[in-house]
Amino acid sequence: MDSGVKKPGVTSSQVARRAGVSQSAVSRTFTPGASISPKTRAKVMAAAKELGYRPNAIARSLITNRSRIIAVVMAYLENLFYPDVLEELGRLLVKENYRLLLFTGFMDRDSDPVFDQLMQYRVDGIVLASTSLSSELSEECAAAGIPVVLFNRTTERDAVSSVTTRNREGGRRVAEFLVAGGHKRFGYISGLESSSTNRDRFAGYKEGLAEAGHTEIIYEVGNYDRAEAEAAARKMLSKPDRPDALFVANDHMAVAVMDVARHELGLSIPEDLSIVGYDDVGPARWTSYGITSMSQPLKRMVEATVNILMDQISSGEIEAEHRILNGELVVRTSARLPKSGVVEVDGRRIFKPAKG
Amino acid sequence: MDSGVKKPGVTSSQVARRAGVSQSAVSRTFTPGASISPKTRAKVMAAAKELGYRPNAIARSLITNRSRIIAVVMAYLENLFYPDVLEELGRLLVKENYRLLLFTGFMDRDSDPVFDQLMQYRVDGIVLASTSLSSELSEECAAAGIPVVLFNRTTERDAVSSVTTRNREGGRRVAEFLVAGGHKRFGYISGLESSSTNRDRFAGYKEGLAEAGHTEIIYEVGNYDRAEAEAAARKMLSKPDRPDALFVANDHMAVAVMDVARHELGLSIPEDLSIVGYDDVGPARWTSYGITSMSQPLKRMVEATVNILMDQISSGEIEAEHRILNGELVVRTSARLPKSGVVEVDGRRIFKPAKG
DNA sequence: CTGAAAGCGCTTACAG
DNA sequence: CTGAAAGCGCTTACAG
Repeated sequence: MDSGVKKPGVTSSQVARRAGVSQSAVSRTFTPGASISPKTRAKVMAAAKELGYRPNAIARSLITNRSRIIAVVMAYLENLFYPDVLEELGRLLVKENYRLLLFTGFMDRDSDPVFDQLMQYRVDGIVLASTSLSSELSEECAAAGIPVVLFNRTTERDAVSSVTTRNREGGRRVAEFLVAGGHKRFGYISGLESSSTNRDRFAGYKEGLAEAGHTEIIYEVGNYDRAEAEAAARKMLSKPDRPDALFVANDHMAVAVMDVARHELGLSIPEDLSIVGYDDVGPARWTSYGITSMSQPLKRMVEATVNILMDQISSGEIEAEHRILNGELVVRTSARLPKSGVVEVDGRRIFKPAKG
Repeated sequence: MDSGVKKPGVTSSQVARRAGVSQSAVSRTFTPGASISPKTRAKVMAAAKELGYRPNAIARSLITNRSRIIAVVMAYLENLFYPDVLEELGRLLVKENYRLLLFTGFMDRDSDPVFDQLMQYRVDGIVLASTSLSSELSEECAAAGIPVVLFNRTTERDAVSSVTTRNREGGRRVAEFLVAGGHKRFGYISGLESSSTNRDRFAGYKEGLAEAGHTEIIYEVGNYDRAEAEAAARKMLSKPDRPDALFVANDHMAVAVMDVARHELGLSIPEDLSIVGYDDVGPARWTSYGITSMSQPLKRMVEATVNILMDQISSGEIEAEHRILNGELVVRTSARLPKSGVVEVDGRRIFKPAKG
């Protein structure tokens, strides 16, 4: 093996020479839909194969002004929901012949360096799935004329597209479920208070409880973070007047809360405490947890995201589109069951209260 | 908000005109180390700011023949170990001023389309963290003169660089630990049998057991997959002659095995069955599992990976380098403790047998 | 330190 | 259908 510098790379001109045709002919051979005779194409293909030619996507991008790269901004991947999203995004984008440039592992504070790089690589579109820098970054990108989709979040000004689920209805559904289960004292462990998902989930929960006459909510902040959720759980659940029903703003935190409740505080779930989470992510399904959780239809969310992006890229029209999908309350073992309303659909148990 | 096509983008020539200098001067201003007077630089910077100029990385790549893009191939992200790796890779690569192009969500079979795209984008380096297509893909890339690092795996022919931990010693350590714990019947749930990690872990385990006089190992295949691991556990643990000590080839499977053992089969851990895993990944630390596990030093592994890549890119020398790091057996609650050898280091309990 | 010029590897009117 | 030519937005010898 001779160690080598990065090999020069075969160019279309070299292939052209070998095939005895013009460089344009080579280019056309590799451009779907371009006008080229079968005979010429065959000659080019043969030469290309011999030389191991592959069109240089960088050069192509420069001239077409399309990088065929979608940037995905996802600050942290600890919550398994996001790796799942990433995997599905990878799957769908490759089908559309797009590449995925990932921005992760940075502090959620500094949006400027990220933005700079997005711009430098002239990405064709952006998926923003990072909680806190959404607003600033999305406005900048939108202003630059690049399609942006906020994934699982929205901003106040709805000038930028988003894909979400009905978080408010979800929160309300959780309230109905817990009320139907006969609980008396209600708690909430919040996600990042500035995030739209948390705001909406809490608002719906509050509304739902209020309609049933429950106006007091025992409240702690978990910031969508494991350690903070544990601390919140310790604080809330070690008091004598702890709740008997607890809505945790996502499953990632709910797992931590359950561990604290059971193993540190010796509470039985759901006998002493009912817990409901959000997302229906992997660990929620593990039998150690069996979290009753509002699901978010991940595949359909990713599909909608890619569709919006592709539409905007091909039309050149950047008109904000908001896709709002429905979730379901998947019933498992972490919360007491209500007398009615739990139905079996496709082998899963769902809470569907009779319409009032 | 006027919906617009992707805005044309400001070019260096426009900035030059605005600043009253040559296009070369603009280029030099944005090339670290280029010869440019403070005065000219200031004029350029002012004009650039006014116009919102950012160098076009695509054009730069074309001429420098460096894309500053590292491809990361990671077929699936279900095992949290990999998202953790991804996050750390993102962190370190951005520090080196490299971007991360992610290939994920594809079937592990088809390596050709992936390879094609790697080549088309002229990536400067590749991190291969996908189990099954490692060998073919890595050889092709190496042949093309692109630095490749196999992450957490090796191939027979060691022409391509790799970063691993001492899996064999790890397997042996697990054996020593379980033997020291006084267990009598030993089981193994394997990962992908064709993978180097699995082969080495099993070989070490077998050796370690054999040295203590235990030559029989109850064996099932889990293929590093949750569902398959569950099935393997059901089969192995429902028999009357089930093991009392079980080494599961990674934590991702160990979690599933523990759930089956406890909740389906009613076994107590570690009273009825000791379980040891590998990786020391997130869920291993959750109190519901508390898995005793061989750790892999993720941060140092990623650091080594990036170092190898950067070295090879800057030197132009692609000489295979194999970095092999040490892990530790982190002791938690999923396995019976031996009488001696467990020590406390930095607040963690580690198994360090006295040297024989 | 500076500018004019060549050239990276393509796509795409344009003329035939 | 085909080829010659222009040009995408940069970097980098080269000459001054």
